[in-house]
Amino acid sequence: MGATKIRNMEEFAAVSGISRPTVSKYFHDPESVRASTRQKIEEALERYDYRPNIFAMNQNRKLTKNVGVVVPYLADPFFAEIARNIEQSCIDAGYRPTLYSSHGQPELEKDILDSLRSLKPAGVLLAPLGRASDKSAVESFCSDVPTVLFDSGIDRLGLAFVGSDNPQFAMLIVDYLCRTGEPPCFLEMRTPSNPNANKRRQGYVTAMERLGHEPCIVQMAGEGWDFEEIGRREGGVALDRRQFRTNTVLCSNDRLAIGFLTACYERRLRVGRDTDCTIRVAGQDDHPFSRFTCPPLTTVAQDYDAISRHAVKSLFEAIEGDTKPHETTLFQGRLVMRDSA
Amino acid sequence: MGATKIRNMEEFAAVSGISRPTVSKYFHDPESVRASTRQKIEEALERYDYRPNIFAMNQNRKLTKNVGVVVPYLADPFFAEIARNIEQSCIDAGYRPTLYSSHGQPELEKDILDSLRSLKPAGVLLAPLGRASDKSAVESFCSDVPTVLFDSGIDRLGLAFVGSDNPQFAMLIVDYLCRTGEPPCFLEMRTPSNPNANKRRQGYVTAMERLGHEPCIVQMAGEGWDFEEIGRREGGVALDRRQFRTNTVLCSNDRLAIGFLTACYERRLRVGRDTDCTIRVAGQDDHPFSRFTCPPLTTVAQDYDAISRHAVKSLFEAIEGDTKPHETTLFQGRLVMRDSA
DNA sequence: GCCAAAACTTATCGCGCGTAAAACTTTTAT
DNA sequence: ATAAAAGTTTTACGCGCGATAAGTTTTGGC
Repeated sequence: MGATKIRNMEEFAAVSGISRPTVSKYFHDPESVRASTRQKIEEALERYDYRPNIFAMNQNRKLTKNVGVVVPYLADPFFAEIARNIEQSCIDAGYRPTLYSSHGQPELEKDILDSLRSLKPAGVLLAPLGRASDKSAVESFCSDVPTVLFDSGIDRLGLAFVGSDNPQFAMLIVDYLCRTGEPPCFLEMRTPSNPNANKRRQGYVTAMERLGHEPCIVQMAGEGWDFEEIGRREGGVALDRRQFRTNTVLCSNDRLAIGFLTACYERRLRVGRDTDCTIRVAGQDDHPFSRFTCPPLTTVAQDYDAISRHAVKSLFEAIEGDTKPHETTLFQGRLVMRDSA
Repeated sequence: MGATKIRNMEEFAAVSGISRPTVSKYFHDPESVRASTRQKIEEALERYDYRPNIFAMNQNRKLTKNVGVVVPYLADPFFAEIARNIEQSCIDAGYRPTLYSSHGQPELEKDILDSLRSLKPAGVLLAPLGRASDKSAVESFCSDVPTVLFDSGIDRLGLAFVGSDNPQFAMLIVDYLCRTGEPPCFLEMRTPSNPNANKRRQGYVTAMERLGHEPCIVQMAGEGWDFEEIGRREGGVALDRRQFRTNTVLCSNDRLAIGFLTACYERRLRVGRDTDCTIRVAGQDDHPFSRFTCPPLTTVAQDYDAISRHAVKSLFEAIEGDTKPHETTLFQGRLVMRDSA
């Protein structure tokens, strides 16, 4: 490392023997300068650990390399996992992702979008809160900043939407459950925060009717994002009231199922497919912890990888290329058979 | 909203009838200007939704209002939860937190610290990877940027360290387990990524010896942050090899315990305190999901709230006030009795 | 070797705001 | 009432880099 500290691009240009505009060009795109020039700069870069001032850069650039990633609830490992994938894809594409969580609070989501605006991001990947989102705030944000929605879509907002084919999820597992035992009842929250829940219910109803069974939907009270606790407490209430007409319960998502399993345990109900079991429970999502419940949860896996990859791809295509019409991409679920059903 | 769009502070100062330097001062600290002036500015602020350019601000400020929050593994809800608390405390204190996860990768941790440096943060709250961290990188970062370490400390790096009194955790639950049944064996990873594990082992040994029992430590193979899977697979191996001398297993942390519970389930071992149970299992952390395992996990609760609050407090005191000597603050664990032990 | 294209240099401006000094005005204390 | 203190305005400069125009050098194809 050189003795003298480099304070700005001017000084760095001097020690590397290249003019400042060319150095600037190099940092904008290393391939845009001659090989011999590039080598000189990179040699100097090793001797003096100079890095351009990020604030000065972004002040004048029309397009920063910032990308915002917003998820509704980071304490849910599902979103943590998907955020991880997205972050990595952004870095690989040469962007600087910044992660935000709305923590289930609509006001916070609005604040995040607001502060995101002032970061002049090249684009944003947004998984909205859903029903609770301030729709007009999201709408105006989308019209200002290139935004791809994922997980849960709002109308046809943004450049694109990437998510799961939720009706297919429910239909897939209803088919399986009916094939292997009694038809399932459907357990969900009465006022789900996520619009995907509605599509899953519809998928359930469709599949049941197609198979000639009467749908049985059990709705639980409770608000917010403490799904496990709601599943445990209100699912337990439903058990006590004998609201399930069959011995099989399909939960709207894995987190509810995890709580419901606890409710079953508290009532000493054996869950599973074995003959000594009294109830079967299934979920939807393939939550990272579902593998480790007791019994391990049978569920429908979201394609985390495909969703995050495609969301990032859509965003960058829209940023770098021409504007395409709004496109919705839904990925199929994959049945994951474990012991709970 | 006014008809004309405000492009910069100059224009905003004009429409509010205040000079630009005073407006600048207002945004730096609203209390620093006269009440009548403040009112004028805030009136204008409502008519025209002007916000200072964040890049231009940070370019010249010696101290930005940015705060970096770095956790080792965000897919672990424990860290997601603590990050949430910390973020909120930072916002309340008027700072802009930015969340980063090292995703268990030392190189990524280093990259994050690197890019954090160029953000000129006022301070950083860092939960290092631990054993895997590039110690010299963390050290040089701490000497450049005001940094408070939390969760796991490295030597006496940074302004302060805030965490849990890990030996006390183990001693607390060993006491409880011995009082209510057979003395526990200790289940841990052979090469834990987190240095807290060692302190917990030591606490276990101390407590066992003090109570006149011979410690029994079972170490599992496996690397990385997939604790549940390691607990399930390698814990299962230990069960098959009958490595546990008693019917009670204390896991080094809840995530291992969650996996170990699955291993028990797979072997049809009933876990709990009842007479028909063959094994007791306990964890440490009070992981958000421990309430919902089957059986619910008996554990020692980390004081999330106190840790995050105190870490933030330490950082801001150090930033805003005088420099104090390095201070280590450890919070006590709280016994959470559930059904697993 | 010639010549045009490509790459580079030099020079200069602008971005939006922080900051400082000096002169001025308002508030507070005596 | 008067002095002192505190707050405000004016003026001016600087931060580090993006961007551009005009002039110079290098490159590569013939």
